[in-house]
Amino acid sequence: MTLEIPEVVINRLPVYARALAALAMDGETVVSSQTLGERLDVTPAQIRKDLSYFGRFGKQGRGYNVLGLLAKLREILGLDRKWQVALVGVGRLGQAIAEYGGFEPQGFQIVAVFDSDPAAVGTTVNEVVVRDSEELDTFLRQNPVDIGVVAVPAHAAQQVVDRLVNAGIRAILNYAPMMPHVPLDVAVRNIDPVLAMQSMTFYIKRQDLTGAK
Amino acid sequence: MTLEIPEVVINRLPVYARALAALAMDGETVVSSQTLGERLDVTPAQIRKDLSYFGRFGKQGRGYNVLGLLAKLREILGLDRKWQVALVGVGRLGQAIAEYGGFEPQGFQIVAVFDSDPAAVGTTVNEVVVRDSEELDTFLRQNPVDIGVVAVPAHAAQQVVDRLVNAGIRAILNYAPMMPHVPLDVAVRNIDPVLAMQSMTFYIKRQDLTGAK
DNA sequence: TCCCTGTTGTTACGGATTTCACAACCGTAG
DNA sequence: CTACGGTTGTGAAATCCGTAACAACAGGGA
Ligand SMILES: NC(=O)c1ccc[n+]([C@@H]2O[C@H](COP(=O)([O-])OP(=O)(O)OC[C@H]3O[C@@H](n4cnc5c(N)ncnc54)[C@H](O)[C@@H]3O)[C@@H](O)[C@H]2O)c1
Ligand SMILES: NC(=O)c1ccc[n+]([C@@H]2O[C@H](COP(=O)([O-])OP(=O)(O)OC[C@H]3O[C@@H](n4cnc5c(N)ncnc54)[C@H](O)[C@@H]3O)[C@@H](O)[C@H]2O)c1
Repeated sequence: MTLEIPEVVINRLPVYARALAALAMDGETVVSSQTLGERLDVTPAQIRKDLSYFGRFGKQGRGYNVLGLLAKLREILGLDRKWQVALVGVGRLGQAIAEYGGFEPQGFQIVAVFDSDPAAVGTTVNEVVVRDSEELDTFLRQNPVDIGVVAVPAHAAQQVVDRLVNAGIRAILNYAPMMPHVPLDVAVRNIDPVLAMQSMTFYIKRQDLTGAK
Repeated sequence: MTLEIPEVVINRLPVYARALAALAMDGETVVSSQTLGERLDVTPAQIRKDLSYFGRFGKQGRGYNVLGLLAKLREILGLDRKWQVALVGVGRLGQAIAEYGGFEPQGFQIVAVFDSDPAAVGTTVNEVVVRDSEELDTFLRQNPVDIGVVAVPAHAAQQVVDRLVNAGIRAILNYAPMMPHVPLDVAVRNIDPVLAMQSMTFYIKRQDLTGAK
């Protein structure tokens, strides 16, 4: 019944939601797919098509109610509630993540932090006690956590991912430079600035050859 | 002549390259698309098709020479040379980026760092002096920089991007939570953990409804 | 009331990407 | 020197996704 929704579409929804939130801040009450598209470099048709997977949210001749559509998108994405996050690895990056103020306002709460280094265990990052990663399984089985964030060295990442998955977590944000293996029903997103750069070089190398100005 | 190559293909090449480097480290000398695909969760056909855009690198019956293919990919992507990187914004995130040891070994050298805060200007991060972002244009016109990394607050990001672009930079790695506007000939990659999480919630919310064990 | 402007929701089309399937080929063993 | 298991490179088929186009409609003004 629920037509299968392409993952690319799902990935664009949060982008729309963020833009709508910004428009709302600016005091805009309605927006057309045209206007929204210009802001995001997306064609209006794309936006309308994406939204049509979920229902009819606009009004002909006027566009979309900013707050109304935002609420709908948040509902669709499940952003109308809080999500519990566990962070594994409190090295340099892990600390930066724990202290980043961008998650909380969006409903992502880091409720647990783990590390294997005895020197780190027991310390506090952003008001959360660092637990021994041996306790990961026990803790996660007793406390509801929705998303796991992996910030350990690459060689330890698969093991950490496996533990998270075994503990029942079905969404993982991975910062380690490797592609984790997970079951089909577990969502993974990789954050990898090096890969991002390495794909851009192809294009700037190319332009040099093509002989720009 | 050079058949247009899909961007998705380009984005996968660095992943292949990294896996090949890992295989080389393990002492493997040849690898089949099958084996490589298992490691990366990519179908063998996909790998072969991707590579076929650039030439014929394998041997029937054996597979690919690990070092040979790695060298080819690095050449294709332009990773066989060093790239100069400029970082704008040395707040918490900017410092973490400057100190991250993962760029240098891949040939990405942060050669300049900028910030608008007078308190930050003149200080040193990872042995590089922080310059006033007013000097951005002057500096970039005199020193060759290939890639710009944006780590400033969202409200300042478009302005920074514009400056980088005007200074001739054609590749931008953006950490600010917004979608920068750039000319067609400028490559952009956005790093945004919040968006990543916000798309995963759709799937884990869904599973809850479907009623998993 | 009727017409005009603006914008949606949707269907149909076409292009892009992935998958399939197999002929061609390599190296080895007999 | 032939046969065989293994694997590539690649067209053709299948699937996925984005774009175009337009009927339907909302609101406002004459
Ligand atoms: N994607 C990015 O933007 C980005 C940026 C920086 C670093 N990284 C990657 O993130 C990871 C961490 O980087 P870092 O600079 O913080 O490294 P780090 O060495 O400073 O920190 C790693 C932490 O993980 C802990 N750890 C190791 N094995 C563990 C295990 N099995 N269980 C729990 N904790 C464990 C260590 O004790 C340490 O505290 C690395 O893989 C690095 O490549 C990614
Ligand atoms: N993608 C991620 O993983 C991630 C993580 C953390 C933060 N962020 C984002 O990165 C950005 C920086 O985060 P932060 O925590 O470092 O913030 P911050 O406030 O600590 O640092 C921002 C820095 O940018 C400087 N700056 C401001 N305007 C500038 C301008 N016009 N030119 C040059 N420099 C300017 C400020 O002086 C400051 O030093 C924010 O947009 C934040 O949302 C992204």
